Amino acid sequence: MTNSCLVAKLGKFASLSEGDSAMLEALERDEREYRKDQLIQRRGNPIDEMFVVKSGWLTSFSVLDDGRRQLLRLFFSGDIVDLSNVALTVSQHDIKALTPAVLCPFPKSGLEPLFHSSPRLTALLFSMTVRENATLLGRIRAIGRFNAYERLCYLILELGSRLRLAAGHQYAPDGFRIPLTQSDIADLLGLTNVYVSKTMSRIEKDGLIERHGNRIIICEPKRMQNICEFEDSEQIDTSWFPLR
Amino acid sequence: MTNSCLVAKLGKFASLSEGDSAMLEALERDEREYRKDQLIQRRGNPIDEMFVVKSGWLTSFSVLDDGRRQLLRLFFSGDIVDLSNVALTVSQHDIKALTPAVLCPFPKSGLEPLFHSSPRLTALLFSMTVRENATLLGRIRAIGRFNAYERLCYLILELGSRLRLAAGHQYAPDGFRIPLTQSDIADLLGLTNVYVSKTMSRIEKDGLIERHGNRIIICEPKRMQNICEFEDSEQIDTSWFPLR
DNA sequence: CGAATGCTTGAAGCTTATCAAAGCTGGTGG
DNA sequence: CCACCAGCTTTGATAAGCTTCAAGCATTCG
Repeated sequence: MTNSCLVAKLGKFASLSEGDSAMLEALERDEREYRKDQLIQRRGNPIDEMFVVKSGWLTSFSVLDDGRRQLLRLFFSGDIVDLSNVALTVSQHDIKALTPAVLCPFPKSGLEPLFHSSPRLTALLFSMTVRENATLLGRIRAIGRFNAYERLCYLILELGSRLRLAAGHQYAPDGFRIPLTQSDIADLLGLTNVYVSKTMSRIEKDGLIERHGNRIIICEPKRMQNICEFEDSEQIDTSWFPLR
Repeated sequence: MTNSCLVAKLGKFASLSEGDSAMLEALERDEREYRKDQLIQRRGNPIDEMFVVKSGWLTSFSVLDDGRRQLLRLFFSGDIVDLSNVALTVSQHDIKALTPAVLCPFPKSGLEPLFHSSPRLTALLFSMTVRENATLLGRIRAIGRFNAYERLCYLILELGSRLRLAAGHQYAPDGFRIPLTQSDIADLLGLTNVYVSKTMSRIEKDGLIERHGNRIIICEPKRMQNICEFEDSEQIDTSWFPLR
């Protein structure tokens, strides 16, 4: 049994050899702790390291000159922050901790051995990236064409799905905790905190969810899935992967 | 000199060996022609092949039950359609030709030799994917937090940038042609065709662009870049790439 | 206990959507 | 070569959804 978050996550999608696991574990050799709200990466700074998330929630976001803010993505256990940076020399956006977090920093060159000696693991990493890509397309659809009610349903289902996957496909009867303020949610979905509040109340009144603090229970997953045409696609196609 | 669109595009970002070029060329062995508006892939269908775009414009899009539509991405020369599908067994969205197009189909397994025998080329392909990802994040920011005026400026600059890259970094004094209707543009940006029309007129009246049919000339790139905080990041970081 | 932060609720205003009709343009056939 | 047609664009009027502003309430934390 490993305590590597990457192995835990990637292992859900494809079998990993001893060597593959060892390479992933190497990326998590160091640990660094961050407190809530601590800035992890600043826009415009050179990118010299990336991170594996061991615990906690992070977000990358972009702030416009006049203060408008857009949250771009959420990272948690087993995610690599920010793999998008692998192609860049300078960070495009800010990243901060939404909760206390433990990260494992590694240099960009840490990926080189992986690309060099395990085509199969590389294909897996590639597929994960492409899959995140599909998640972003879903968000574009939601922000571009959904009203506030639909967007919130979508976000709740998406987070529920990701958290269930991280927790090993279990449905949690007591729901899940979302460490986001309503302003954060607004900035994720292109809304305002005020309207998020009003719309969440409506969703709750309609019996789709229950709220207890920032813990959410999804009461009517089917109805919610219909509302925002949400489909859970958790598996990836490994059929074309190199054998090793 | 090759006539491979992939080699032409990828070669702009990193040097390619003979072998690498040959592998890319192999993906373009077959050609298939599509007429304008022809459907190339249908949502829900199994994914058995992907395509290199030789010429023409394509779009992937999602249609909701009530007819609302969101264009997700545009593909043109040298792009792989739809690399996002590599991780999936079933297509998540529809893809169609916006203009007459020539595509080179190849099976998903066509990627296997590439992953197997060229870590360097794989790293490049990975970086391209991650870079597209950054483009999507830019669109999320635009749709989530920009008003219609800003969104349109953003789209025009983004297309200008991509087309200049495809054309070898040349500024075209006579602008560029965008084979999109205003309804298409609206569906890309989360607006309506009517409002796109009104806002485009305003952008033109303000002297930022000139329009001649669907050809656009960017008159004041600097001012437009300020309006939507657009930054052109065309290069990728190859410093960590495996040597071969 | 007080201060800070976040949530809720209400009222007014603005951006964008919707509906409708007229103008334009490019392609086709006579 | 002109006339027509279909699809696209433009323009105007009205309406909806969301934002902004503002005040009160709840919860947490030192």
